[in-house]
Amino acid sequence: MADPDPTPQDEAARAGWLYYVGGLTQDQVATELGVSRQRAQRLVARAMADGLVHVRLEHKISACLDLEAALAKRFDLHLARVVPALPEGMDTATATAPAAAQVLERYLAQSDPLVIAFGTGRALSAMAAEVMRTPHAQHRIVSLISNIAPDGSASFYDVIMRMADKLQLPHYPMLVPVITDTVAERALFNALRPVQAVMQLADQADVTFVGIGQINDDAPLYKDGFITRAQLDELLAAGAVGEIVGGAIDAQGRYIDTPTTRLIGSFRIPAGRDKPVIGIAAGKSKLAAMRAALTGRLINGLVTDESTARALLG
Amino acid sequence: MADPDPTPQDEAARAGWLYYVGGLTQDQVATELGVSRQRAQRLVARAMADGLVHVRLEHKISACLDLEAALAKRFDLHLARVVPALPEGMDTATATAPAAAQVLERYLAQSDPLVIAFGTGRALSAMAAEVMRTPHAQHRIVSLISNIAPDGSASFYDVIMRMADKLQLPHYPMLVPVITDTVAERALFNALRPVQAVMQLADQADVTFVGIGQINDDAPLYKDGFITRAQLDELLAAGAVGEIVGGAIDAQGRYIDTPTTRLIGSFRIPAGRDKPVIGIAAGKSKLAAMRAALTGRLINGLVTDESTARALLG
DNA sequence: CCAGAGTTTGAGCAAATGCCCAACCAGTGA
DNA sequence: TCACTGGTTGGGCATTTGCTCAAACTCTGG
Repeated sequence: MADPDPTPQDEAARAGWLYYVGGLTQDQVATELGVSRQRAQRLVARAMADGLVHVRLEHKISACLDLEAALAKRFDLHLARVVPALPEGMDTATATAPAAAQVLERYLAQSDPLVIAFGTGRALSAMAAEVMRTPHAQHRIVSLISNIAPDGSASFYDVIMRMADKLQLPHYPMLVPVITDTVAERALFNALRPVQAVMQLADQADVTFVGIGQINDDAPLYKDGFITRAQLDELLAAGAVGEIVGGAIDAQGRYIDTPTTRLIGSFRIPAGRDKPVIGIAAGKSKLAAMRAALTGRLINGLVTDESTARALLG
Repeated sequence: MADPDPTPQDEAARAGWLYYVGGLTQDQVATELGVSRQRAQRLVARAMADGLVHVRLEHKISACLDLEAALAKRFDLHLARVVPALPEGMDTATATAPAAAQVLERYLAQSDPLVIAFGTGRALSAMAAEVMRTPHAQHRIVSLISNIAPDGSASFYDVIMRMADKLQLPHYPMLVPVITDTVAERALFNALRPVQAVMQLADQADVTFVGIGQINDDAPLYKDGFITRAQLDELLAAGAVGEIVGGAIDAQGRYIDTPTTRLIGSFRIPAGRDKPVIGIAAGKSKLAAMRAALTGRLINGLVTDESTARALLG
């Protein structure tokens, strides 16, 4: 019974197994593993924190189903997914994450190799955490936008790396910084061979997952230090209400063009794509941006929550 | 906020969502839903009991991985899956179920249509409960053995119906009773057109899932009233140690032939099949039967638990 | 309108859980 | 060797959860 050296994660997994699958109490888990009750509790908590444990709900609440149908019809979407709302002010990313992960997994399960493109942001990051193994085909995953700020620092949400790590797939990170200092510098990056390869791959992606950013005082682009206050103001003045993988859009979902937008180094998603482009976003603050992205047909699939769905329709 | 008529199951799902995905306490769930704490607790419990909530572990414990490799090598298996053992005497079916469901889901995700065959029993039944809906291709599912006792009553574990119901797939139940009264009666059944269709389908199944039954005083076949004490004794006397979809086998995994076995109305799985035949079983009492099935090459895939795996290898 | 069976409800309570804190332990640098 | 820092351990306690039980409620048949 005495394993020589069960790694800490192994122990956590075992504790989590006994607790969640076996339905033992933490006391029983402790006895079984020969550790104290507290340690068992910590192992179980750790299994959860490390993302070893995944919880999903099977049943679709009819109210949500109705909203999905309504969204799909209203905005002519390939796919609409609505999850029950968490109480006001709760983290919306964790709410959408399991549903988004499920959508992604459906593509991952496809047997012919796909190119799958990802944006960044909290929603995508949460999705990455929720995705489960799929030992299948050789898909390729490509990033539409880097997470490198102009000062060279990286923001947290490195979606593509987390994803590649988890799924063991060949991946193509975006090399161009989110925003460069001059147009010339950006052109320099774009001329690079590997950058062109990534852009080309992004262009032919079989399915694309993006977050949707609001452009206002809480704009992620600004909060995370990618653009300055002045640049934010410039975008606002030009009528920007939202942003998709860095591309600022107005209320009609048209890309806007200002000195700042010309410095952005991400792949620009074309309007009205045939292939699925799935937006993952929820929350009051993102409403205007989401409406814009939907009307501009920049996305043709949506994962959101109940209250956001209602607001979009009402 | 006030939905007109949320079905009871909707409410349960919503409560489960808030509790498990949202991480709220039952008190908060109660407030959110506008019900008493007790009702919230009951809804959450119900969501679990109704199988709406699915919990899975991502991490593979290295000890189990080692056992999988060893099993695959020793018995030349296509697939071996070993889950951590639950403490002595705990229900083994619930332990293997999530892993088995995951294996099945992998096949379900395949895009070209498959024929999937199922046996019966507690292990398969538990697996059925754990499977999550995969909205994909038009597979067909076929039953290898009915659950009808000679007196016309059905045992609980109606795997194929549960599965078909859950996955919305066309299904082909086995019509022949598990055991008939006379050989002539059995022949009568087998001559029926639909029966022959089912048998043929079973024969060409792309993947087969079966439980493994022990033949001893606790034999499921006997316990569930399919065979009499006299018939059990007859099988034992003929050297039976186990049974796969009703077919009694000796310690070497060869089908045995007695008056009783000639009355059995199930599909007989041939030895040494190429296509995957996955056995799902665990527990001390099943050891001899499992060893027999493995050595006789009646199965070429196995889902079991840690202690059983160790015992099989040791 | 009422009696009765079966179900649902909420109060109360015991068990289980999460978390804080002080004690302890291992490794490091003086 | 010793003091110190960072991390781990288990005791104790507040919160949360599961469960029992009696009361209330609903549905049915007289």
